Order: sequence, then structure tokens, then C-alpha cells
Amino acid sequence: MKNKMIKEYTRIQNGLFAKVSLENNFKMEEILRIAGVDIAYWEEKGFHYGTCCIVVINFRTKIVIEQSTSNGEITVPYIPGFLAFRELPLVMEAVEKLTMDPDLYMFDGNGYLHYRHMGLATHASFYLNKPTIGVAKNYLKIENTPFVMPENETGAFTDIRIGQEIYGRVLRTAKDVKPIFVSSGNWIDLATSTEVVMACINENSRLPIPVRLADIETRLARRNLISK
DNA sequence: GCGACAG
DNA sequence: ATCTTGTCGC
Repeated sequence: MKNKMIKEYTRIQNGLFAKVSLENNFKMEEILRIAGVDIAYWEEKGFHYGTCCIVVINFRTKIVIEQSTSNGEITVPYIPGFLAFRELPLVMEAVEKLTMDPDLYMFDGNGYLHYRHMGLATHASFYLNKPTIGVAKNYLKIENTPFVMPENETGAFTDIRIGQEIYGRVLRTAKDVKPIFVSSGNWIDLATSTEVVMACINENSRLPIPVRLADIETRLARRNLISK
């Protein structure tokens, strides 16, 4: 038996508590479709808008099999540590437009790597009821704990831990690129999260394919929504 | 007032 | 996140 991972009860919203699991509730062979989620923002006449794109790929072939978009006014401000409250409305709207049910979701943001263990990827999992992974491009410092830069080699990583608890991982997805910050969202462990992320890296980007494609689609969608 | 700050 | 040209480096 491997170490029993920590399970925590964390308050995610006024009186609402949720249990986060850092154990896989699936087998790797069952992961066939992976969704990448991202949002792009813009401002018009003092109003803030956003467009969310979800791109689903076949985990084996890495081919895009479906995508959906949602857009609308964004009324919740960005507050470090509360990103989910700002992004979830559009995310869920786009999720409902999908015809297929992805086996796993990857987010542009943190999961367990968060001072309440409740980053976007983790918070979203309770609405998706699917395993999620958090992939952030920058580090949101926790308890004044800096991260250790991993070696400059593909796959090199260092873990971000406080006390005996590992929050997330600084992962160098390729040589000579900025590392990314990977963490479990829910129902998946950090080792598996890392494995899935690395399996989604190609020579075109330091970000895993699903998130990278969602990022690209999101900008294209915005271009068409704004007459610029 | 100053610094921090996922997206 | 977004606003943006040139420019340093391979």
C-alpha cells in the first residue's frame, strides 16, 4: 500500500464545505478524452466581457474531437485566491454545450496549490464531477513560501511543500522554457497529474495541448466578438 | 503609503 | 488577464 494521501475538508464558499481527494478515482486506461479550459477577457465602454473555450482532445491521438464556447459580461472582479468565482459561470456554460463527457479537465490556474487548497481546478471539480488538474503559468505564493527552480531539463521538477504537505509541483515541461505549476484539482494524485501533463506536451508549447489549444481558441473567439 | 497579485 | 515595438539571443 502506498501512503494514504491527505484528504481535507475545506470551506469553498459561505458555509459550503467540500472534500478534496488526492487519490485517483480512475484507471489511466479510462482516460480517453481530456478537456482544456481557458478564458480571454476584454473591456468595452466600461463593461468587462469574457469568452470561455473548452477544447477536448483524444488523449491517445491528441486530436481535437470537440470544442465549445460561451461568452458574456464578467461582473466578479479578479481577486487573487478567488479566481473560481470569476471564471466558473462562463466555464459551466461552455461545459453544458459539450455533447460528450470528458474524462478529465485541465485548467489554466491552480488546483490544490492554493492557500485553501481550493484553486480554480479544484473548485470546478465539484460542479464537473470529474478529475481535474491545475496548470498555472505563474506562481501564486502561499504562506510566503518561495518555490525552488527545477533543473533545466525536460521533466525536471521540484515540489512546493509546507511542512509535510505537498501542495503542488514546479514542472519544467521542456528544456530552456519557463516551468509551469502543476497541482491536483481533485480525484487525482500529483504523480498522475504530472504524468498526464507531460504526455500532453509537444514541441510547440511548454503548456499541455488541451490548455494551449483552449488558449488559442479563446483569442480567436474574442477577435470575432469584438469588431477590432 | 507600499507591495503583492493564478487569471 | 490585457495594453504593445522593438529587440536580444539562438
